[in-house]
Amino acid sequence: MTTDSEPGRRERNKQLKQARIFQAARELFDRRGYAAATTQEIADLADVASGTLFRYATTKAELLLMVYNEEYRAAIERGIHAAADESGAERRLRALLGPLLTASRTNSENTAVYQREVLFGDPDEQYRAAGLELSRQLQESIAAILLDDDPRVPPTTGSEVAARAISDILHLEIARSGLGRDSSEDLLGLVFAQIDLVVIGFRATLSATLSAT
Amino acid sequence: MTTDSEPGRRERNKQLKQARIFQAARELFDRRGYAAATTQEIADLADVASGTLFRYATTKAELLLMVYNEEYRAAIERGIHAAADESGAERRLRALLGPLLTASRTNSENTAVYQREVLFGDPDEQYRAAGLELSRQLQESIAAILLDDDPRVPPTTGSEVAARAISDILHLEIARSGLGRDSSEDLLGLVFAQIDLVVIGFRATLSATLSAT
DNA sequence: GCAAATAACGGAGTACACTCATTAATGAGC
DNA sequence: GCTCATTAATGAGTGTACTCCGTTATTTGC
Repeated sequence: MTTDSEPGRRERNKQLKQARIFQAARELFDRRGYAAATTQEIADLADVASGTLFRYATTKAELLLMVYNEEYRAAIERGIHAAADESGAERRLRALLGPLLTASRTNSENTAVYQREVLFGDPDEQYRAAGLELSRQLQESIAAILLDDDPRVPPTTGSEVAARAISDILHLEIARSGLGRDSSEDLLGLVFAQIDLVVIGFRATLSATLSAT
Repeated sequence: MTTDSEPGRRERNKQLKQARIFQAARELFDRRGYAAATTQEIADLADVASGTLFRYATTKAELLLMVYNEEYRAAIERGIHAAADESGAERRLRALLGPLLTASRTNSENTAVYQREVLFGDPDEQYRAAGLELSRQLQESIAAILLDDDPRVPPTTGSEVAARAISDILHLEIARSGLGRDSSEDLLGLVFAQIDLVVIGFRATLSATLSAT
């Protein structure tokens, strides 16, 4: 009886293993990149059998999502806080997305794979679902900023449409920058040039709708 | 001497094999879907050894791109023609993209894999390069429509930025619809709602730029 | 404490995309 | 037509993600 309601040895062991696997995956993906790191190596480093590894993550891709969800969750949270201190949709969006875009520039290969897997993998797998939830949250924050922007706000005026467009642009441009296409490599400029268009379009649409009633 | 400049037996045999492989890949991808079709089956149906298959397409994904590039090339061509008969950016874009979006609704799994592979695979592989070229062409057509739209046209006014945003939206929304997310399933409506925002944003930006000078 | 039930582990086994050393076919020079 | 160089075809082999089921550890009921 160390302290109160014990989780039981079994549960504790599971959590320890989970932690070891997380660390091992992070380490090897960072050091050698997603493709080069084998699940066997990760299992070895985590000191579990390969079969065990797959009880904690159903797929190699799930391991990557497990690791990077944490990075991105943190980046998005920072962005949400930063956005709260700004005003004007453009400035707030820059504050919101800045941390995420910065985080996306480290370890380009893994960034691209992350996007690929979140977008295209089985959405029922645990960590992929978590990644999608992050994306959904971000999209909501974007929609909120768009609505806030205009004081004449009648809620639900297609802000979700604009937010979705922005989210799509984000996902793909981050992926492309990770893949090393785009000679220029000015991810920030490229992304915001596109986003601003959507924002302006949203505003114009909103004005038109309002003056029509 | 059947007729003029013979291609030689070797070349003819290669083309025959290429054709058999194309057919076999098409057939099996259509019948069983990308994931379920094995390269061995395709090789068998094409009546070549598995090793030979990979001399004609370096990758299983390349086989898919090989097949579907043709579908999409045709759809885009139809779209370009249809757009020529319309006026107004919104109408022309609907005409341009309609055939592509319609084609994307058959065989959803393969559609999603196609998008995944064009976007994320090695751009130096033969058929992927061809797929990217198609996407680039479509993007150009979009940019051209945007510029044409406004008679006060000073060329190169960020129409590429808008076209790129639209292209990103297209790629992702087509992919998502192939993946069967989005309960609604109104691909056309979803896509054009987003595209129209970008178009309006582009116009507004253009007007602002023009009146500033 | 012991037995039975349940959950987690392990690691050999499987499936499948892709490779590579060997063999066969083709065409050029004579 | 024969020889030789070049190119293509072959299929057994390889690497790796993932599975499966017998074994082991933990918990529960008595």
